[in-house]
Amino acid sequence: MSFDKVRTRFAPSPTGYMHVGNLRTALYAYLTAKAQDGTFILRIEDTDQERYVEGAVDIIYNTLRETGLLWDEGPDVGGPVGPYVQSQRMGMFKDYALQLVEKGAAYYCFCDKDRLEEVRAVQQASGMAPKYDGHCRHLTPEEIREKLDAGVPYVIRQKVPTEGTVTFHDQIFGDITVDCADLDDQVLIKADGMPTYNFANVVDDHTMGITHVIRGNEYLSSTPKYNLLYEAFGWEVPVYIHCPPVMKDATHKLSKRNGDASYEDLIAKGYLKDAVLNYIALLGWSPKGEREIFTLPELVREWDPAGISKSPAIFDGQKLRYINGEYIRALAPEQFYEKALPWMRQTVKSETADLRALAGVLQARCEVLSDIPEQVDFIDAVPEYDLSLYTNKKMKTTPETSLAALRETLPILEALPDFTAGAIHEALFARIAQLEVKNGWLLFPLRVAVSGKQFTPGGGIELCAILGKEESLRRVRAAIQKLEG
RNA sequence: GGCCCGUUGGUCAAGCGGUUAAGACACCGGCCUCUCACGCCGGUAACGCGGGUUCGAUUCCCGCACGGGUCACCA
Repeated sequence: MSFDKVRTRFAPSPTGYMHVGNLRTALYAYLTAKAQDGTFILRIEDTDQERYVEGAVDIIYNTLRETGLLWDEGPDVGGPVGPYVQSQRMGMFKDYALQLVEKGAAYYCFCDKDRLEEVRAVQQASGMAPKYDGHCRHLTPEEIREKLDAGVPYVIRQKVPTEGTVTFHDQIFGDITVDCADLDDQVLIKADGMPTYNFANVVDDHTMGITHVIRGNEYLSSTPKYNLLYEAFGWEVPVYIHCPPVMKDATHKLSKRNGDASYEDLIAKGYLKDAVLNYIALLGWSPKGEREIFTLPELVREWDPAGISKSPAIFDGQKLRYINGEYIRALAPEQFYEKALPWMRQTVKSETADLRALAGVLQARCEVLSDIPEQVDFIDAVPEYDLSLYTNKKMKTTPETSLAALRETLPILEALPDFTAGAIHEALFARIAQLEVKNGWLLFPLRVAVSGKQFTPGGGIELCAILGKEESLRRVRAAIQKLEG
């Protein structure tokens, strides 16, 4: 099968949640394909039954779908080079391994685990790097035949040249050369006949026509062995793009063990999917210009793998918050209202409060939706507060002036037939002009009176409109009483 | 320990031999304003260390230090 378009794949193991680092790898693979009008492929690498986690495949599907990283070929949608689930591809690997044996690039190994452990122990004791000692490299065809016929368990190992070097090119790290002597004769086919990950990966990538391999740089050190395999088969080596890891701090990779690094957690915490995607795109990659806010299609247009950095990037929750805030503010009011509603409802049970208006004052004041509940916790009832809240130096208010101000305000509010923010504003500001006082002299006490707080989303006027006439008047009267002591 | 990779402000990062070393987040100050926030304006803050190469190194080379990765019949 040959293709002329760029083909990339995301090949996760269904072993649990999708953390931000995984998602980023998927994003980069997607972008690398789409930037060149190529094909993005999803392959599930589920050959490790030990670590298999129920439901993990669905998490992968859902996350990719939600974020818009739609795959062109994959387990569910099929494609020309299926199957796309590794466990369903098991038949072919041994034949490929046998081809390598014929070419002299691999060999049967009959060593048992005891012997291997022994060899390793000796090597480590003498300070050497643990490595297969090549015991079975030079078995004669007769010896091999004999053991095979006798049913001795065996594996197939890669025959790495004993001398010379291997050089491969990575788009980010450049040329990397290692001594063959440092490479182990890794197992290709296990005793149970199944391929090891390293072998399956190479064969799968080739048979699926993958042109660009995007993966974490923990694979950098096994890439020379992959290269040798490609060369032995006579296959074209793909373009390698190894991405540095996403870190939790300077010395630890991101793990969703403790913290909120998984995509699902972030969404549950009130982050917007587009914001998360935008942020992780920037984590370890920088666009050409100075713009930072991009939609997925815009990222596709901007994408250049050359912008991927070589060094690890620490996940910065503050920056994510900022970007999320940008996305929240860019939402149409109605969209924001819909997203904010469940969060407002966590603390607001009131049926009379104007939640659309509340959302209106909230939109510029929350960076993450989870900021909302505690910001609106005074809507249902005024919390206990101290009279000292009425003292504000800048507003030139004290409990005494506040009492006077509220006495001014109450009748005006009572007389208003139309209790909208605009009408309240007009009436109150007219009075402020007559009184020749600072806006805050009249308005600050009103806010405290209806909210029991000094800092609120929106001003006193807006809060009154949100609470409604009846509730506002009740609160103002209660405040007057409280101030009268 | 061997091998591989990395190292610019607190964080993300631009830079690719000559720059006043961008920009963003965070932080600080100011403006706006009935508070807070948004917005706008301004500010503090960085090339890990030591040798070379060069007229000139953040940029190239070599050491060192620190950090990471990898050394499985796991993926």
